[in-house]
Amino acid sequence: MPAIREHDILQYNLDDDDGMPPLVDNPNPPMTFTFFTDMTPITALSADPTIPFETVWENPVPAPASPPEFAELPETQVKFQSPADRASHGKKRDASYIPRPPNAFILFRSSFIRSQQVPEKVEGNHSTLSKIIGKYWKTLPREEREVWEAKALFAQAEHRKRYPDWRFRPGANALAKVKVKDGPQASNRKRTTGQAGRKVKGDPANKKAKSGDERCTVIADLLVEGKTGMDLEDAVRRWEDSTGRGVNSACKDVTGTGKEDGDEQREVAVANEVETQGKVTSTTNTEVPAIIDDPESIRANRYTPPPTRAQTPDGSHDDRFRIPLTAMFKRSLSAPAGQSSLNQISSHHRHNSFDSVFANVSYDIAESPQSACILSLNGDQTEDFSHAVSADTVGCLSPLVLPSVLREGVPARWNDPYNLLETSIGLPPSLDCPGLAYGLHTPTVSPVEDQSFTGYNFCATSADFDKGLPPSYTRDTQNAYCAPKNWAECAALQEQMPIFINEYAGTTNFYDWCTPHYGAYVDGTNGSYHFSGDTDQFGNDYIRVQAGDCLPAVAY
DNA sequence: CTGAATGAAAC
DNA sequence: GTTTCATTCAG
Repeated sequence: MPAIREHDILQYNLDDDDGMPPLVDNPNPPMTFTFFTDMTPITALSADPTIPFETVWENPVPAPASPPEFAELPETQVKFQSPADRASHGKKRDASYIPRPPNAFILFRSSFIRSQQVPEKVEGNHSTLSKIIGKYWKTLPREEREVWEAKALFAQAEHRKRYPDWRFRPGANALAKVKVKDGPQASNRKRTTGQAGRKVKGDPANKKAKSGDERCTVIADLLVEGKTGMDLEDAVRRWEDSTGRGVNSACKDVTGTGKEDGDEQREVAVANEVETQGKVTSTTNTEVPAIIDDPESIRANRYTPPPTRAQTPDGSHDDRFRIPLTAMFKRSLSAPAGQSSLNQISSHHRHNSFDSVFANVSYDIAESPQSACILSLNGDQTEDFSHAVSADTVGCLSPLVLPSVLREGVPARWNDPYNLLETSIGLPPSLDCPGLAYGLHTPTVSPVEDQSFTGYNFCATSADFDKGLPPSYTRDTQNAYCAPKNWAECAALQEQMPIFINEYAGTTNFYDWCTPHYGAYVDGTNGSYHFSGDTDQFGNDYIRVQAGDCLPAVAY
């Protein structure tokens, strides 16, 4: 039975301002996405039972001043820490305490902090950094933000797999809560609450905070412009000089200058202008590493915002984030998945390891043929997604992100949207979670330039990806890049797996999807994930999907 | 322990 | 609608 029909595909509304390239009719050359079966695992689950959760989520980032030799980049990792691990910082937790899975912003923040985009000299206070990161977060292009949401979904899935019985119990887990009972003071503790407690722009009572907010906004805007490290430091310094701000006035409470938000962009512009002027003189400064001014190096190592990237929003709603990816997969994390009530499109049994993470995956296409199966992330067209796919079941899905064309030679960045998963530590061979394969790409080939290329390989680990292509890599080298362990095997068990097609920096928005059964398929024999532009090896028709679509893959 | 951010989930 | 808690660590 078809899992996907062409008419089900929802088209992107390109009227948005997300900077996505215009859709064109199948500009891609045929390509094949291949999974290898003997892969390096993507997730590290500690074999030590005393460690509740230890997962590497992402790849970090080279310090701004790091040389562009990926093989030399430090292997930094963001991971869930056991309570013991963070005994030195933060709250003391019982050894058995199970922390919540991080949300997208928390993951982003962690990565941001780790990447050291903002030098300590610019801002070392984490509260202030949170402000800056929050502002920067709001400027993230939808595609990029979706990646972090996908990571959060992954974290949820992992968390759920590891702690199937865990349940979020506000106030019940923290040891600190015990003290609350003793004194009313703690319970009366003033705090910002939910939406209501957050700062409201224009509120006179927040005037002071607002003025302190200015520097954060400036820094965030500079980050949006791509400035990091020394560049950022210099730009901030110039801004401070040009505006009379004291060093490290930060976003903390400072004596306001009375400037309104409208002045901020101007001030940033001033800072940039000053910087530009300064650069002229700095060319003779031997202190400045040449690499800093090398456009190629900059492109390679730093985030380069899209041309349309906006500065920090002024608070008015931004429709880029109308429909978060997480909404598509929303479900109760803590409650064990119950019996699916939905219309099953298949009677496939689900009894293997897939269940642990993707329990009760089903798609309600029988009753919502027009909207099910393929969900556009475009807000205008996903209003009824809640009944297109069961909200009760989609939360345990793991999106497989299919990257689009990547420019040859462009290395991973700290916030590379493609670089969804990263691990440099070995996975127990017992890892049997095939669905947790976020598609990663090999950055070495360009199908645009090489029409004959058919080897976009998905790799389960980006450890190598982080460092560039392994020396031994060839398209057919299974040991270099491979699919998640047992991916093909599990797929062969006729499981369904959702495919989320992400598009970020590619030159095209279209993928042609071979669907022998109106679903993506996996060749259980060799683990190949077929993805070609014309017709598949069986002569089946293909359907067209596009970035942002989410569809189930039906393995057979 | 608190602050800061955003967001998920529970009240 | 409100509250807690995920991350992080200086203060």
